[in-house]
Amino acid sequence: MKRNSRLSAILHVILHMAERGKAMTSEELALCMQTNAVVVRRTMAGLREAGFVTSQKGHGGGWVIARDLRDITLRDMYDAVGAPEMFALGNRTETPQCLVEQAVNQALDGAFAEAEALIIERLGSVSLADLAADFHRRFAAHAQHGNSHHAT
Amino acid sequence: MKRNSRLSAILHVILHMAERGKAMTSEELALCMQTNAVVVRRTMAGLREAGFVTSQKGHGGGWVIARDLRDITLRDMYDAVGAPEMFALGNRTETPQCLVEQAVNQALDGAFAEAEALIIERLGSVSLADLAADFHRRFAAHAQHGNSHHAT
DNA sequence: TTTCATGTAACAACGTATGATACATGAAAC
DNA sequence: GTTTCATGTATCATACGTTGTTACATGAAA
Repeated sequence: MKRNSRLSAILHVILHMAERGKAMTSEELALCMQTNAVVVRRTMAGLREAGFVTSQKGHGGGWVIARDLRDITLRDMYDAVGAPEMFALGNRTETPQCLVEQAVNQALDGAFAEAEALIIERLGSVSLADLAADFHRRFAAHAQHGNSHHAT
Repeated sequence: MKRNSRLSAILHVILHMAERGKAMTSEELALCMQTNAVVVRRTMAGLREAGFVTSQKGHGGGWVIARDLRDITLRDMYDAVGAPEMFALGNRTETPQCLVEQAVNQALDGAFAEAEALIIERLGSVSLADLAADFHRRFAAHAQHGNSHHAT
């Protein structure tokens, strides 16, 4: 099944923006992500509406982070990209007449709901600042081994 | 995203088979599931290979459950349908060069892996007999309210 | 007024799940 | 033995969501 990678993509993008520290254009971000500028704008739209980033048209324009990274959690990002359906597995029929299927759905829904709550909770407990710190650790370790590129 | 409903479907089917108590043809099962007999055979193939059901060609043939329902868990069924990918969310790149993306992937993978383990554990703790019992409770409650059909 | 950048609609490409058709194989009934 | 019923399986059709691309409008700075 084709998996939705917007959350992954947007986290990647916003951390790059944080490293850069000044406005970045959709074109630049698209280059980071090996994708298209329009795709970047489309995905970033949610973050802009939620107030996590701002965008500016014209010369010197582009995208800027509007909040402290410590105040943005992965859950915020998940919500900002539209809180897409988390599971690839689903019920055959959502509101079945069949009592057999009702029993099946309840059993599966229970398991999935619990797991979703767990994920949401975990995403809520990690801030972008935490992720950035993790990256800096990796970068330091990487540099020690003689390799210094961290682009894309 | 289009969700994979094979686990849901196969549970529905096998509980109907348990209720019936004798061989059921793919055609009959397809009717229960409002789908096609070929789809039923395709999905049941995994269960047959795993030894949970047997199939017989010719007159009086069809599908029969080969084990005690108490000895089959929902996890067995999940594995038997090929243990399909559970999550609709995924990483943009699975083994990225970019250190930023490595940090992102690890954060997301951790959350998802934990949730997947939780689901697997829950599926393993529920047997088909449990599901059947749940259905019987529903059926009894339903019958009390004057409605007696439970088909499909 | 030109250039740069976002905003957005519309369409194409691709992958996966599911449905449908066709035909081969095997087992029971007659 | 031939007919009928049923599975086994390959192949194609359909539907749908994600992602990529093109085109054009809008707004801001040079």
